[in-house]
Amino acid sequence: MNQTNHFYITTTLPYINSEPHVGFAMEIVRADVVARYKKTLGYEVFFNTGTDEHGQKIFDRAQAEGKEVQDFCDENSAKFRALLPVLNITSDIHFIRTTDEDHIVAAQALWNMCDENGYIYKKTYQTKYCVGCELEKTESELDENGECPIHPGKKIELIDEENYFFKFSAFGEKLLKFYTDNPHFVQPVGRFNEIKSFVERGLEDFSISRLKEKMSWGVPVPKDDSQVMYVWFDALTNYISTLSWPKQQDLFEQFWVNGETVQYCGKDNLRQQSAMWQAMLMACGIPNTSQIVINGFINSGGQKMSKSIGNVISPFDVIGEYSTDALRYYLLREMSTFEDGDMTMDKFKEAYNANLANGLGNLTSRLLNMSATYGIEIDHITFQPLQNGEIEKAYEQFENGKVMDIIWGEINALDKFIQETEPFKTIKTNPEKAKEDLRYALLRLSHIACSLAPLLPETSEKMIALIKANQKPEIPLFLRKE
RNA sequence: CGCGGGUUAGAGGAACGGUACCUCAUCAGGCUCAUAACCUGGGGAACCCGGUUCGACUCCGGGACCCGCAACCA
Repeated sequence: MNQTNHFYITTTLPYINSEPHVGFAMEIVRADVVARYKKTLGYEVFFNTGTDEHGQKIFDRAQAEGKEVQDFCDENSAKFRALLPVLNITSDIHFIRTTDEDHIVAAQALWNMCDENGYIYKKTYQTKYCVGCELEKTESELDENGECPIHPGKKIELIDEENYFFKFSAFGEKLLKFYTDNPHFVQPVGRFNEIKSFVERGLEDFSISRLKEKMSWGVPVPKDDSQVMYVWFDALTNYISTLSWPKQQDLFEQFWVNGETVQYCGKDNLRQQSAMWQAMLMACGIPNTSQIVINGFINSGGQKMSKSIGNVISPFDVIGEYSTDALRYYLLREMSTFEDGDMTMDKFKEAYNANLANGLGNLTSRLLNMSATYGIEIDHITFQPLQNGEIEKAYEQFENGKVMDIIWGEINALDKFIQETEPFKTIKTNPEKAKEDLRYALLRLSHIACSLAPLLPETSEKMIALIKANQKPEIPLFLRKE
């Protein structure tokens, strides 16, 4: 299938300006499933995540809290890092911070390469400045009249500023050709069409630096003390600096150049990942990413999660009330793979009770209870996952939800099998038949347990241990919540 | 005419040019191994108007409504 057995996968790096979001939890859990699955196929896997820590917002927040910026970053980065074990993310994940010394060196190296190849230049342009807020505004922060929504009626001033720009406009044709040559580059196809039409409409060069006097907390621009990097060359470079590029070449060669590379991100990152970053790589002659997977957003009660509405769901809270695997289950199966999903605690409870407590948990209890009581032998169990080509296909397309649908189909089928063969009855009339049926049912349960390993690792382990010990769970796997 | 997505039982989601599927809820029956769980069966649905077609929820055109994006929102 693949010439190499090296597989690289990364999430985007969340900006540590706010608390860890359940949307990021979804992104990293889904990437984790892919990483774990690829490992079971025998791939050497490099899994990356981390935190994006530069920029004016961080600097301002640190000042407001009366902290040294670096201390502020250390604290907040740690909050994101703390999420990883809580979500049971595979422990050999690499965690990069954009304030790491090696990363800063890498960002500057990438900048220099683009510069040497003639894709960086300096120009004066006009920024929009609201006198009322005493802040620069982006286009999207202004209302339909081009005015600041907080200070309507006040004119927006245009201020000249000289910054460095990246010649994005030089890459339109190259990107379009790349998209044509790689028809599965962006998943899902709807997002791929979106980015194609964006590039077709024509690209504008984007600014990649800021005056240091206005934004001090950033990576210094090489050979120019008056400027620091704006987000792009800083944050996006992490995808290769995490491989010790350019300091050491071995990991980079194995995984980025000769391996298969996948970047997971939310739909807000479509342009950055699939166009801007790809153009930057092209500008340096570095191979492009193999595939970009775009997740939808998680709304709550039909609205975007926001502090002002008060519908924000914290991944830490959900796990505290339920469990890691309960949250993983919901993010993987109940959230649409590529479209926006909706999450409320009511929906969560409903899905939990129906599929984890009643479905998987109850099946495990009823079957192992009989098995333990009647003393069924388990020598025939080899602990293999379900043999189903559909599962493989779904994984290849990053459709974790479909994988789970297939597994849950098997759970239903097994409940039905028990109902129809009634071993709890035949044990009295035809014990051999009952035992044979139970042996078969246990084998099927073991397939379910093994297939769950990349998705719900803890549950999978528990189930396997229980089957091996031929023991009923003392505490239900997923206690029903009222 | 900036770009894109959506509208399917009470709720949330699928699929498909030919009997519309699943989950939750609901009603009836069964079972008693299991966490009041599990199994069987029932009722209940395509935003509107045109077109193509033997046949349209599906394809095409128009309209209505909702939702994103518009260059660091996760």
